[in-house]
Amino acid sequence: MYVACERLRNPSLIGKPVGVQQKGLLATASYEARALGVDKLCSLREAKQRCPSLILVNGEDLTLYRYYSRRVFNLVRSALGTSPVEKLGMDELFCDVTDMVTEHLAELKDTSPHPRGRWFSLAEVDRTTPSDNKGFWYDPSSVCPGYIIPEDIATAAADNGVTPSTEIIAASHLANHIRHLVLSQIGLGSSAGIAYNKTLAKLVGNLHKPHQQTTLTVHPGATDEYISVVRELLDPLDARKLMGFGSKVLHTLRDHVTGSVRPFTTDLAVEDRRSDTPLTVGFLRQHLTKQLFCTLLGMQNGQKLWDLLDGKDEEPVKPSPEFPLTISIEDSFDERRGILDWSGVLREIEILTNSLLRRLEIELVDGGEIEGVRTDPSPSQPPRKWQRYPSQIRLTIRGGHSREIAYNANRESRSAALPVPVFDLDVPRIERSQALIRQPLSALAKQILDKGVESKITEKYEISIINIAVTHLQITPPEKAINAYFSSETIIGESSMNTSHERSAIGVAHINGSKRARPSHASGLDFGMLRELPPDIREDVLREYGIDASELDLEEPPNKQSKSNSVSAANTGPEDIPADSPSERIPEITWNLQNRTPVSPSTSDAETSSSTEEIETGVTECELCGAVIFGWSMDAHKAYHAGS
DNA sequence: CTGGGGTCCT
DNA sequence: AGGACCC
Repeated sequence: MYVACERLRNPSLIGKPVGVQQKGLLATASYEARALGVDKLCSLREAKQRCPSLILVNGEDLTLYRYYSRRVFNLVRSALGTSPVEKLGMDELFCDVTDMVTEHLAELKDTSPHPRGRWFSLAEVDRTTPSDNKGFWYDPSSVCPGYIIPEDIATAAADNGVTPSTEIIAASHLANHIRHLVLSQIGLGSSAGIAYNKTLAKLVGNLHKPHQQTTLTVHPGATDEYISVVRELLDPLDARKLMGFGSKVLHTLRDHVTGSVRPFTTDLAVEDRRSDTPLTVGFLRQHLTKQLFCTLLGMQNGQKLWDLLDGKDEEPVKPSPEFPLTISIEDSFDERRGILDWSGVLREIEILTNSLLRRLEIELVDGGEIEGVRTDPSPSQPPRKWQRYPSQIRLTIRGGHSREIAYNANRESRSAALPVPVFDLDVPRIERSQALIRQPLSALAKQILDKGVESKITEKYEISIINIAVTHLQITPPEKAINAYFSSETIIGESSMNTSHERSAIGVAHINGSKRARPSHASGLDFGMLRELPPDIREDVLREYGIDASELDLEEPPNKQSKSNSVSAANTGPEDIPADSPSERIPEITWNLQNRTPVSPSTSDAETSSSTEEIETGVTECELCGAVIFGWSMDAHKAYHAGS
């Protein structure tokens, strides 16, 4: 999916071996790359070794993928009406289409044959009148689009005793239509699995991968036939293919099998355990018991996992909410980047916090909408309004880079209430980030680090991951009102963020305490700060004060500041303007929905283009604020961020 | 040179 | 707060 998204942004990547890189890992690879021997999730070094022609795209910023993920989610949800749609990660959806299929089949009885085939209505009302944008035609004689399990059902349905479920056949046509919809409307291909429960649907969907769909046609109502078909399908598979059989469960089972079963049997399958062969579903079902599962894996979980071995899965499709429950952002550090002193820790936390706040504005603030995807509003739109208010903030730090550390071990987290002033969009994002560091993030970091997650090396902390999350997203605003930044109150000095005055504290700190503060306008506006505002916010502010932007000299000062004047150097780039950050150009991609050709500022090759640009112009982007800065002034720019 | 995210359960 | 699972 990542590669597909990158290809929409840069069509020259189509047809080539492309890998998406996240730090030293190849997060995913195009099918062309896989054909050349590149595995997903292999190290970058290995990938380049195996496939020197591999084109790498950096995928550490997930903005583009989130954008398409949400578009697909919204499109499918809107096509399926009231049917539950559940997101799993960025690129998978579960859809419970039971109701739609049932209603469709009920209608068929009063429908006479039609030359165009059969009409499947997606409309909530008036399901019998064909209308091309509320349903689709399909050919009922094709049985099922794509692959079918059991394989011989299409040719031998009459005499092999296996009868395809009519519901499943209809669902298969529906899935095919949805896939066409996603392809034609958004430009993303997809695979699908159609079955009677989530586990089996997911499983068969993975059998035929690029752009195919696979249907398990048997109905659990036909018990004997269902059991035999499902067992034939599942038994040879690695149990890890079943949702819920993760690494811990399999390790527990393997320990038990090798420890207690091996001595008592010469079973070949058991010998296989010793040589690291996957535990198969059939082996577990035949040699272990439900009781044992419950003992080893817990009552509830053991029962559920045991049932999965027979393809039994009652888990409902849980509709994913419009807004996620948590939003987090993280960065990882290798041994070179990850040895930090206290101020280094704070610097990294500030970078992450600023990115997080930017994300919150993109994802939680109501602006214009493009196909249901929230975007930053245009300046002429009404004031931006938060759609969700996170109430907690959590800092997680993983220390150490030593090889022995288990996958997720050595992580510690602390959380605190999220101060209300963070929602004040009139305050520059960087100010709100810094306020969050002062309270409560630096205290949380101290709690974690002082406890010793780090291996202290001469006042340095060894850190491999920092994650900052906001949680408990609520629909109702926090109790305390959010006043405008440009309040007529004048409060000077430190103030707690927990009183009703505190939101002023951020603004006051800026007006009175910032090195950047310039002489104020009679209206109380600070033009130094005004220049740093995103254009849309700036427009709002000016309108609020009845000032015509043309009266103001908001042009950037000459880009030649010394370090001692780093403040102005910080203004050389449009630090808070999302559109200048390559990762946030998404809303600018325009679509020709007729022929699905993305129109975007693409060059012949994304990778060479970006690196070439950097070499030729000497321009880099500030990690913290997105400002585009000449290399020679980056030090001054960073000093600006570092300064309080 | 082993991402950057998420959900649910305990 | 941590740990399992998922992508």
